[in-house]
Parts: sequence; structure tokens; C-alpha cells
Amino acid sequence: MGATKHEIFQDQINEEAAIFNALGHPARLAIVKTLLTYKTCVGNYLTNEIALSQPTISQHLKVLKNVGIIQGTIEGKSVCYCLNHSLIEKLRVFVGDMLIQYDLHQSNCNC
Amino acid sequence: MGATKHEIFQDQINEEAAIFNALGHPARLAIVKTLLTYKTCVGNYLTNEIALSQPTISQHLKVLKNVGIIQGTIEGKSVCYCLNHSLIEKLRVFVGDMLIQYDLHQSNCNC
DNA sequence: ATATTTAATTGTAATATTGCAATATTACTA
DNA sequence: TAGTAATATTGCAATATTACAATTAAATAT
Repeated sequence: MGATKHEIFQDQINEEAAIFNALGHPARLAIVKTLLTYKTCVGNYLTNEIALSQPTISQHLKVLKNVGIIQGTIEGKSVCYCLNHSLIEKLRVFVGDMLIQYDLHQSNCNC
Repeated sequence: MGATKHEIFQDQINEEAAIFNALGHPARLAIVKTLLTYKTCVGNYLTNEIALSQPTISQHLKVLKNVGIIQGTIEGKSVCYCLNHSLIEKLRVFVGDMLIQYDLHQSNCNC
């Protein structure tokens, strides 16, 4: 064993978990926060801002891109990154639903 | 190398990433969703519901407990789990802030 | 008392992740 | 046409995660 058994879960759960998982590393969360602050941002800025090597930052950017959280556009010799609108909407809906469901009956826990 | 360099990130980022990371596995997300649906839930129910072994479920419950997402109370020979109110509030605030910041200037991306 | 049920722990194998040096690639610049 | 800058890729070592069998522990049931 050793690998996650994705096949026993619904596609939707796997997809949502993949999004949370991508946000679940401090370097990647720092990248997302930078994009929230500056709206767009070139890769090299992140490499200077975060104390990790260029290949490591590149790898984290790839993870965020693969789940659709960010997108990158080539601009000369740079790549300009920004958050992916549809993905943020998906996160909004999912977390919103979650919290609504929580409010409906979680105000007190009887255990 | 091989371990995440937590020391180069702010405590808050590490903490938030840890929460997302805990939600970033389909089994753990399934547990959280079950608790959202049923409010409380005994461990054995999860073991029967999710096609993973009892030790594996127990391990995932521990991860969720360690970051404070859930709490468990012993009830006879069972353990009754529920979501942790203060943690859910933290998630609400963080994601809320994130989405507000996004709305402020992310409606269109110029790259 | 003994058996059963529920859950946690321990140990371990398989696999994935993290991080970086070295290198490749691509585009601009002098 | 070099030379430089920004990024991606490859290969690898260190570490973490996932999953489970076996075992333990604690409470209940017979």
C-alpha cells in the first residue's frame, strides 16, 4: 500500500480534496496570497519573495496550475500568473455550501 | 532535503496550510462531509461507510483532530465525533477574507 | 469471568512529496 | 551572433504519507 485509494471515492470528493491539497502547503498558500494582493505576478517575483529555489517554486506553481487554481501567460521571457476565476468561484460555492450546512444544525454539539 | 521548510513561513500561513492540508485527502473530506450531514457521528459508522480499514480511518480522524477540525468524545465503547465550532469559524473568516480580497480587484485578469 | 465490540497504537511496506543541483529551453539584449 | 534572464525539466536524496495486519486497551454484554 501507500497510495491514496482515489477509486473508492466520488469524483467530486477527489476533485475538491485535490484543491484543498494544493492549498495545503505553505509555499503554495503564500503564492495564492501574493496573487490575492497583487492580482497578477511574474514568476521571478515569487522566486525572490519566497526563500525556496527556483525549481521548487516552479514545481509548486505547477501543482497550483494542475488543479486549476492559477493560470500563467507567457509574457516575453517571463510568465505572468493570476488566479483562475472559475476555480475561485468553485471554492466559494463549495465552502459556502459547507458553512450553510454547518449553520443549519451545528450551533451546538451534543457530544 | 524532502521535508517542508516551515521555518521560512509565517506561523499563520503554516497554520492555515495545515488546515487545508487536513481537508486535502478524500477520506478526510468524506469524514467532514459526513459530520456536516449528520452533525455527530460515531467512529464505527465511518469505518463501515468508507472502504478503508479501521486503523486507516482512525489515522485520518487523528489528523483532523490534530489541526482542530473535529473533536471526539468517548461514549461508552464508542467515540462520538463532531466538527469543532471555533475551527469552522476560522475557516469561514479566512476563506471569506480571501474571497473579499479577490472580489476587490480580480474580476478581470490582464494576463 | 469470558467474550465481544469499538477504537487506538505499533510496525512496516509501498508510494508520494519536497527541495535542490544541474541542465535545458526560450526569449530578449548588446 | 553571443550573452543574459526567466522558466521548466530531470534526476535524486531525504522525508512524509497512506494503508493495513497485528496487537492492545477499554467498555459492554453474556
